[in-house]
Amino acid sequence: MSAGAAPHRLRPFDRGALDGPVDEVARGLLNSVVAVDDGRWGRVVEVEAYGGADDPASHAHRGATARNASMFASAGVLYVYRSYGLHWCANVVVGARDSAAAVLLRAVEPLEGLAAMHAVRAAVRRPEDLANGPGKLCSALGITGEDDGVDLLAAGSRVRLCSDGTPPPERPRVTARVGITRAEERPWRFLVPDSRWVSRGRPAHVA
DNA sequence: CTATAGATGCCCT
DNA sequence: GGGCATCTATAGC
Repeated sequence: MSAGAAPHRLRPFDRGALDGPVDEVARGLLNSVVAVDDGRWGRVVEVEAYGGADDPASHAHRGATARNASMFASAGVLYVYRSYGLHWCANVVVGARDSAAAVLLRAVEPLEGLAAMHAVRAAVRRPEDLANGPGKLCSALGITGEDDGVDLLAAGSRVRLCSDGTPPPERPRVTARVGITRAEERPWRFLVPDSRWVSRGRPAHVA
């Protein structure tokens, strides 16, 4: 397939569906499609909601910094940050400008460009392990800090948020968020039920 | 299969 | 200096 043009089966994600309470928007992002301009796409099967100042687990909880600046942009912007000094993680900014809410993309089911994904993740054998975690997702799709701040709904963007017509699941699986130590009680992780492309979730050492 | 250590950059106290 | 919205290799069962 040719690089550059959006595949005609995909249409831009509805910008209006990015407005509203961040947990509800997050549910609606399940089964959407993330498409990179070089032919790599994947279906979103796992997300987490992060609020703004009101969410102690959010990067925006203590206000704007150089790292989280794009969280304060308008809905549809991509927020990419470096995690643990090593990995990139990608979020869709949602809600009103300056509300600083975002939805972390935690796992995708690879749909196109599998060869390129395997090439960049050479140690991976099973395709299920290509993008079943937020850092792996960015690695597989080639999303980096260079993509921070782009408009995911603009036709010319290198990374785009699309729909192929698949609706979100009516009853997503809901759990607590992974890898946080504050506001752990919020049930803000959402998964496509029975998908085998999701992350392994919370580490086993919960104590 | 589970458990653990270590890599590493940026923001906070 | 400590704490992370993580992942991988390695060791053990």
